[in-house]
Amino acid sequence: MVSMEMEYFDAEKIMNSGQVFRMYGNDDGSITVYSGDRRLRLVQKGKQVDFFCTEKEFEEYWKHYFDLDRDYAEMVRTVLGDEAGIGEAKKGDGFLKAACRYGSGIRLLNQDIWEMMISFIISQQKQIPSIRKCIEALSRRFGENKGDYYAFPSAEAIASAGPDGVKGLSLGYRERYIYETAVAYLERGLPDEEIRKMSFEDARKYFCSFCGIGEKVANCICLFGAGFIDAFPIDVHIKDILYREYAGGSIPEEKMRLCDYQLLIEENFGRFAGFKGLVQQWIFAYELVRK
DNA sequence: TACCAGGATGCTA
DNA sequence: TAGCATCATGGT
Repeated sequence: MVSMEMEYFDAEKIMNSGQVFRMYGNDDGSITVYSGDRRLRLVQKGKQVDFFCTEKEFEEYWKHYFDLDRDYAEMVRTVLGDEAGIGEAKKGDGFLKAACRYGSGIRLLNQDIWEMMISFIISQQKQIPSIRKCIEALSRRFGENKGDYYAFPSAEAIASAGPDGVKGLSLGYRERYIYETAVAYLERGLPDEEIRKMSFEDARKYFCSFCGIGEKVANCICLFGAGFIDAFPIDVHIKDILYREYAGGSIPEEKMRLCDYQLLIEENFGRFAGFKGLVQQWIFAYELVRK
């Protein structure tokens, strides 16, 4: 077991932040997280966090997974400021400050990139509980049996089952995307470490070259798997927030285009270059609990 | 019943 | 290049 005292770490909020779909609360208050073919149980009481794994496994995988080497205190301070409240958030931006206070324990996870590709292909036009169910079902069918749980399926397992292999899992029109991406990943998929060394732009282009991955999904993979924490996925919730909190009613909502939302992001969050994606995650998670 | 969900694709003008 | 219809399925 590895025990740590941590500021800016809230396992429950990470679990419910919409970036991870295989993280579950247990009846005893502990939390279990699955990533690729690994599994970890952890217990958090206040700042005290116990990770139930060997020190070797923690150092090799979970420490980076939870992004523990990054200084989150500095990013929170930049937005909230000191105790006098003089932060970089625009004067009057109560929404951002409230979102930051709510989400300051959220970490941007460095998840398995292949798992992120398939998970966020599934995520399109689906609600989060439904995404979880689909990923569970996919893992049960194609994932390696690890005794009392299933690993996330490999590209080989999905591709070798053929185009009809993914039927019957409530995936709908995403079936073709998943199968074709699995086949393409076998042919030209790159190791995670190679992708993490790319520029943000190159990584986005690489992800968008797979069937079923567009700008939004590519940004999610970049942010939640590849460590590009300036990525800013724009989904329906983010559009709602941007229009309601920042557009000032200048344009009717149905006239808003993607470039209008991008402009709002630049105007209101551009000065947080270096961790814009964390700001995105704060406001997204805050919006989820307010609804 | 009608509408919506952490959207992407392919066709049309 | 931009705008639009279409794509399954489950949940509210």
